[in-house]
Amino acid sequence: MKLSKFFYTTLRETPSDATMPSHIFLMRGGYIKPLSTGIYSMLPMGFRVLKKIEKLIREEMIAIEGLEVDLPIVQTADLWSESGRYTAIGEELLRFKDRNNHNMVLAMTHEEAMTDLVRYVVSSYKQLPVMLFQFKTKYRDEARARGGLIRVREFLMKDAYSFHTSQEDLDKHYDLEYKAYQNIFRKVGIEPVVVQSDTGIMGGKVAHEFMLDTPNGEDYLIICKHCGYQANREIATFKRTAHTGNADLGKEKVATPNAESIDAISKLLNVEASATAKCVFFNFNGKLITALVPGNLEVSEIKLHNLLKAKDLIPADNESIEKCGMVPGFASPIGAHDTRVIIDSGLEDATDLVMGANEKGFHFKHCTPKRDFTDYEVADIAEASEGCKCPKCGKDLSETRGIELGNIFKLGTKFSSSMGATFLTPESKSEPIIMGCYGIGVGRLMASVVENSHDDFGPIWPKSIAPFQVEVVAIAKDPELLEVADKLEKELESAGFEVLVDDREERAGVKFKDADLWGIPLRIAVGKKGLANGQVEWKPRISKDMVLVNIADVLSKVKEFYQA
RNA sequence: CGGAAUAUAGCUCAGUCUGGUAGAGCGCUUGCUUCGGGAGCAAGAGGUCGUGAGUUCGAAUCUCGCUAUUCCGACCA
Repeated sequence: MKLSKFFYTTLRETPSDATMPSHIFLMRGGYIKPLSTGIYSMLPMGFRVLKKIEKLIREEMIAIEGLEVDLPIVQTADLWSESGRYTAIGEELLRFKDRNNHNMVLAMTHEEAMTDLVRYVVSSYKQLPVMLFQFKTKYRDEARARGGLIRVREFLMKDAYSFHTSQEDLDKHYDLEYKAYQNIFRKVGIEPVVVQSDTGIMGGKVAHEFMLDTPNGEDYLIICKHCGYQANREIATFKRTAHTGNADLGKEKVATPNAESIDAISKLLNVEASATAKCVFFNFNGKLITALVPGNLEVSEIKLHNLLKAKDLIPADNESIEKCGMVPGFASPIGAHDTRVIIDSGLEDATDLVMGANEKGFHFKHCTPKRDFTDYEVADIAEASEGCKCPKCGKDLSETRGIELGNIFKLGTKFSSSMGATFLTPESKSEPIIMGCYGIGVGRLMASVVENSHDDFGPIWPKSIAPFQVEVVAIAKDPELLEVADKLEKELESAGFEVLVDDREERAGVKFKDADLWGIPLRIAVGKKGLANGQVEWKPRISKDMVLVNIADVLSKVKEFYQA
């Protein structure tokens, strides 16, 4: 491919709205072009990378006996009502009406459509197991798109769904998917951090997320460097050490004017934050939820959400807190009424705590939940953070950030039960199909590779997914140089390599800068000096320096380069 | 959905406070000179200053509404 015939653009300056390296370089290199918030066009350079990633993923899916299909993105509301998600999902699901006034949606994922397809085809255990996958555009009406391709509204996703007759069979396939994912990410140079994750509104029991460990990530991960425990902060657990003091002291009211925060109260009374209890309130189904965690920790809304099986969990207003006998800023369950009290397991055996006296300007000292609380539940509702103790080995946990590259879920029968996707067992018994689902965001992976592999000048694409394999740069418009470049192009292309030839009338500096932005693994520069000796310049994108090689040796060296 | 900011040439931005005929650099076109890491000179093309109202003799500039975009947070199969 001659650059003079290619459709491309490069930007000399960083677009003002780009902050992450992947966003900057994908824009500057002319891979993508924004059309609206979180909606991007792919230029040929970007499309080539995307297709390479797609091919690589497809190979791994086929290797575990996946069958490729293609399902619609425009779907009926009826289909989504069958699973209950038409109402369960919020505004992220884009709804609209067609000309016949039918309620329609743009698919944000394809569990319903896949389940519908499988119930149409499958009736017997003899037809199972089966795994179907596709590469398909999804639309999610994200509240906030960000970071170039990292979080977008419209995006290409590989989504796979497996269907089984037993949990054991699902478990077996799940492991295969797990390994296939490892292969995929390693092939693009990423060593993923695999964490246990929240199953959210997907239902199901077990789920893992494959994350890229990066400071630019939007998810928070809790990892144990000692034993390997890894979980998304949303669901990460940790070992509690309950605060204990003199359990014999009776509770004592003390004046604490203006000390409405944990910080203020611990300073005023000279106690550790962990020796206090933090009260957080939510409205759920018309009732007030009082959540209590050790003062040094935060309430995990996701954990609480899952515990209550809540669709909506709304922070409570002061009025409803007061109605239940508590005073915001000085609140505790002591003396409260008409509220469901949930205390974190870290408080269960705690003694001698400071907490609100439900009277403005006063706290109680020496509180002990087991003695002073009347009606309460104990649960894991505190959010894990840096320095908490590992639930497995008890050592310090660390916190890091990650970008979610892909996830795998054991769905179970959530969709098959609600949608009537059943099969007959050998005993002629009708049972719901057991399902799993497995996703990878293709565009996000493309951006993540850049996050993971770039220098100050541009992306450094792994050989597996680079837009081209070799870039031949003719340094000057000298016809003799162009002729050599053309010859190299033909020679390499006929050997099956993808070659980009920079035949523009540009100065060397411009061509080299652009080459860096395109990040092609191998750059071969044809210059006057080298040519005099029958040589060209050989420079892998990852190395700083170039070496001279004989023109006659180029093909064999390229072959060697791509075999290594 | 809360908080903040921005919107002027293809890109990056100045001009707005203090109202008076639209600016720079880069990019683009043409010519000459250069030619190994984003060259120089010269001549050009290119903008209803996001949008709608208002104030004013006069609005990119002041006022109000709207829209779009970005950042922080909430949300996120």
